[in-house]
Amino acid sequence: MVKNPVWKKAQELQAELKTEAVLSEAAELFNLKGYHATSLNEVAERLGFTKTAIYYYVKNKNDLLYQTYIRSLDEIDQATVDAETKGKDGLDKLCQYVLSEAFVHKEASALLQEIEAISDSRRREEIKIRLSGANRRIAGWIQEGINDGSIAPCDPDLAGRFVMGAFNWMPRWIASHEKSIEEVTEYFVSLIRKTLAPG
Amino acid sequence: MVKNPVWKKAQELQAELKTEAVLSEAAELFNLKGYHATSLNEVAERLGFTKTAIYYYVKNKNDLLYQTYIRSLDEIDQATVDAETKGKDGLDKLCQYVLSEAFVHKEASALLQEIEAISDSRRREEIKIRLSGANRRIAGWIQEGINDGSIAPCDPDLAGRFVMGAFNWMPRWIASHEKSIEEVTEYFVSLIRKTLAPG
DNA sequence: ATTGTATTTTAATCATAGTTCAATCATACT
DNA sequence: AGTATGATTGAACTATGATTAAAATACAAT
Repeated sequence: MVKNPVWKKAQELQAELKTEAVLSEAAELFNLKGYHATSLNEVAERLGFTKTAIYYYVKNKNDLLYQTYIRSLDEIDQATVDAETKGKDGLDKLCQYVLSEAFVHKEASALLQEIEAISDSRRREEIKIRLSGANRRIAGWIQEGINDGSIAPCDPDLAGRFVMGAFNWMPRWIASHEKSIEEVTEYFVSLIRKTLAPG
Repeated sequence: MVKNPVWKKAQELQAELKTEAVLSEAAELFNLKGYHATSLNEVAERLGFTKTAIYYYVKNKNDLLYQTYIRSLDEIDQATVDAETKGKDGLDKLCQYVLSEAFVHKEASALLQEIEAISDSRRREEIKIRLSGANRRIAGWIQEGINDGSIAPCDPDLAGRFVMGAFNWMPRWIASHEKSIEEVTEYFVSLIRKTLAPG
């Protein structure tokens, strides 16, 4: 029994870090090969232990998927707050957001590509709602940019999907590309600016 | 035994059409849910028969994936030829290509997203090579556009990936969107023109 | 009507990977 | 040293879905 509260905290922290590692590793593999194509064996192997150990940190594989999505959405929310505070105008907020997101991707957060694979319908809906909220916020910044003159008049929703699509597709090819995520992200942001530039 | 050559042809045509239907249905499901998430049962059900019947038209599930990819690449090649003949300058060729591709997507061709799922390494390499050829051609048109003045100076490879990424991501959200593929495609092409516009 | 080939189905088999559970190992605490 | 709890493993179990083989059906040709 662990009674010393200091030690207890250290242990819990350790456990949290490991849970975090499991989620991160799983997210990376889910992004790369998809949920169904990645086996718990692979995830465990990367972490240096065996698949049954994963069950100590997470209920089951599907729960693992859900947790990675929750983690991503939390990070997206964080990126949103960052963008909202740092960004000067609509365009700036969008670019800030993309940069945060890219950093987040690098840290292996899930791409929310396979929401239908979540077996629990309530959880599935929860994710869908949060994700559509993110899309709405992006469109909102674009609308804001149109109003403040930093972005040319356009369809905010479609323009947002265009721009984010380019980004979301990145993990599919970046691994086998010579350029780094940072370089590509930076370049993509410059293309976004041009795509949305006014007048 | 079928001896009348007219009938024989009709039968073969029928068989080809069914094979085509199997590939098309499979491609659509692979695009929507991914290779591993789609079962042969689902594919068969949509076609109105049972999963074992599929084995009459294709060797196995993995071969089915390969065939859909081959079919897509053939369509991409076709779109390339179209673009090359119809396009006046670099930018125009790229836009023509995208429009053809979009039409192709509508007809449910595979998105070449899960090349690693092809178990035969020779076939996997074959697909990879053809796909990278497609990417090179896209970059080539952009370079051509830079040279002929229809496109602003930029990194042809990255600009191409940006633009195509936006497109490739479409099938992930278009189904639950109010706008039609045609509308969105048209709008996206206008965004491409702006993204690459010179001076 | 009968035959032969094309097509499809039913039932059985096989393979993979997720899940469970009891046993083991590590280690902080007394 | 001994013990309780946390962490991990190995082996067994299970479920799903791909694959195979034999049987059944459809239908053109004679």
